[in-house]
Amino acid sequence: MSKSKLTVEDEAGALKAAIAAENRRVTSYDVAQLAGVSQSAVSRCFKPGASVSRGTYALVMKAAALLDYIPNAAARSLITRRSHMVALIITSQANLYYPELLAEVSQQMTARGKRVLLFTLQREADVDRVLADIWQYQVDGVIAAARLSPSHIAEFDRRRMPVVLFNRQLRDHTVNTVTCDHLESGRMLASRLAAAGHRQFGIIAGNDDYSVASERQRGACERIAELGLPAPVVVPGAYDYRSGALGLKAIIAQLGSVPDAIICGSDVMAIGCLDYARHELGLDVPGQLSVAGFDAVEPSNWISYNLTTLRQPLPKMAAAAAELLCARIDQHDTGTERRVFSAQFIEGATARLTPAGAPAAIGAPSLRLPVAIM
Amino acid sequence: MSKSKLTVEDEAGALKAAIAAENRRVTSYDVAQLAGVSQSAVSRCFKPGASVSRGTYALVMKAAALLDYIPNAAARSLITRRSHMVALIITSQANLYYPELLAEVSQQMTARGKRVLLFTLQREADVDRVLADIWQYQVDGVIAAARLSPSHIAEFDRRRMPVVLFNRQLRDHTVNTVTCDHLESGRMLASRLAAAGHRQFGIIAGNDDYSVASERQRGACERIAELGLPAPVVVPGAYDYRSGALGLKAIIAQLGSVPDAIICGSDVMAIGCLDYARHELGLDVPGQLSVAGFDAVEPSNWISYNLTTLRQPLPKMAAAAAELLCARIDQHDTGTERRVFSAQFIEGATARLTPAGAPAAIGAPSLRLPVAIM
DNA sequence: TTGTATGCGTTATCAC
DNA sequence: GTGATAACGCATACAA
Repeated sequence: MSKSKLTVEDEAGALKAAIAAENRRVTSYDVAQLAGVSQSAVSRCFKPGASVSRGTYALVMKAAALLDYIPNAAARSLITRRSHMVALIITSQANLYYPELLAEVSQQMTARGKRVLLFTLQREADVDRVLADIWQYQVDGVIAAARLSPSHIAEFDRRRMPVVLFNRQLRDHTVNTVTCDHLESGRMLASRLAAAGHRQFGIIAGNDDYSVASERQRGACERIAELGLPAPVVVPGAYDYRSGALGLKAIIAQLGSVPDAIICGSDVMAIGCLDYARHELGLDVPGQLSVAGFDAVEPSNWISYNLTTLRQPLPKMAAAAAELLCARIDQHDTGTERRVFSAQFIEGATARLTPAGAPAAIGAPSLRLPVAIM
Repeated sequence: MSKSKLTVEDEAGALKAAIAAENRRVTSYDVAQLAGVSQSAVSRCFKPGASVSRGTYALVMKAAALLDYIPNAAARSLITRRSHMVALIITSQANLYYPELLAEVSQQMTARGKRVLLFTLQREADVDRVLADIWQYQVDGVIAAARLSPSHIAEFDRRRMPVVLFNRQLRDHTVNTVTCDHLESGRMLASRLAAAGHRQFGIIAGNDDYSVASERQRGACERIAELGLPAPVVVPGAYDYRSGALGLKAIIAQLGSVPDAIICGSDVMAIGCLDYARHELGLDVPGQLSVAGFDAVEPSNWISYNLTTLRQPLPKMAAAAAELLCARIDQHDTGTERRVFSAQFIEGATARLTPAGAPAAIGAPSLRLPVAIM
């Protein structure tokens, strides 16, 4: 080691100390100085596909490593007008019942080089407050799993902010949407149950906050009417466990008897309904009552429940949302598109069913499992 | 309406058109021009507590509204060196099992004027990849619900990045942490079960990814040893439903008989264990076997389970994490602190228990519920 | 390939 | 209270 010649490591140490003394961050200028090149050369080294010689690249990267230099995304976004951040608006409730959605979206965005800025809503009405924040933060786009009003959509348009609605519809507006066909799901479930001989339905719907459950209810009611079956008893719910129990109680009170089948707007309500039927009312499910839900949440698959339900292809839907959004952001694709997925029927064991495709058995005596094997 | 005099609205329209034509954003200069003041005046109007006269304030705000002006957070953070963003690192699995955590943290941070930039990990090892992103994005601080190595912590220190560990410990390092006393929880559970006469324990632990479950296991084992009871059979698990069933099977195989009680590292495993015990093995729980978990997740409270478990005060813990982090960010509080919360015992109905505080009944015949009422 | 000069949109400093 | 001017840290057009 010669004393007269400073190594680059020594220089780096001195520079770092100076920077720390000035209480500022390491910038591309510092790296440039240490590497003996210009600031723009440093900038180019951190831009994939820029034209830099191997020599300078090596020099710059060594200097950057010695200084712990990381480019500042805020400064970069100021000039490139891309923050590589995407806002995700989701209700606390939705995250509670579909926690996998968040992870899926996050993974999908990460895979596309974007980060997720999270906005959770206690109530759907809080959306106004978060929008102001979103504009400030210069996100490149928004995935909204919350109800947006037409005026919100207009504001997105006005600010040229790409947006994808997730499981929310907005009639008469051209917005990118990713949904599951909830109307079809409701119809499918009603069809399968009717085919197995169920005649009198009860429906535990949702409240107005969440259009998904009302779509499902509408589909089921439509199909039931088409089949000429008695009008179902419909009661509202709040998507939670308790609503399932209260809903069943209300339906029985209103009907004066136990219906053949209960269709619940969500699995958690179905599970609440199921537990109440079995453990409080002592009903044999599916012997005396069929119960079905939607979503195939994790507990629906547990041995105690083994719920008859329909699964939304959430991973596919999250991927589609990410894809649509990134197409608008990166390729400036201005066309709007609606991607509609179909739910998958999960037979489970809480509803009496005839095999799919079997001749309809409306009015025929339904299959009863022998009590012995229950 | 006079033709000769342009209203401010007309001017605003023309200005907006010009801006759109140049394909640039509305800036504080545009607002200044429209309001007839300087750009600095506009800036001050958007800074709470700055000295601006009522007149200019009104002028500026009107112009800003007409132009849909919103300050650019990226530019602001460049000079203030505050992004008002906080990174939250969480494993997909943790979000799956404790979805409320995310909403709590998000709400707490929002209440403190900060946004959450989300980083989900498929595996704990992915933490290296996200850290590089975090440095780029100039977040003000980090809440990490993932395992950080000592070298990670060193890097946080080096970059002077405030960090709070959530439910993770790091021995011999001075970091802000918020945890639940999992060791104590494990001890408490073992004590209560032992007091009710359970002698032979099985433990379904976790894998090394998640220190929480091993702490719980250690606490339980410690206490069991202290009480002079037979050594428990410990098998690993992966925190999921299936692990509960497989764990019970393995424990019975290893022991050659059914133990008195199973302690599971998480509720989901406890539920898996419970379902397997009741529905596959036909065991009477808690008559023949007691099962207990940790966390008091939502399904643990459902009628079908009514699990004996311990609840972490997640809302309090999230608030504490937010508070600690914001203290370091906003008040430059450099002291490190460990906030340790106690879990709350939930009696449930899957374990035979004597009332808390009753004399220990080790070795005494345990209470058995008559089979008739099961 | 490399360096120079400029601008992104804001806040901060300082005269006035 | 108000306005000029200088940063903040980077990317990019352009000249070399």
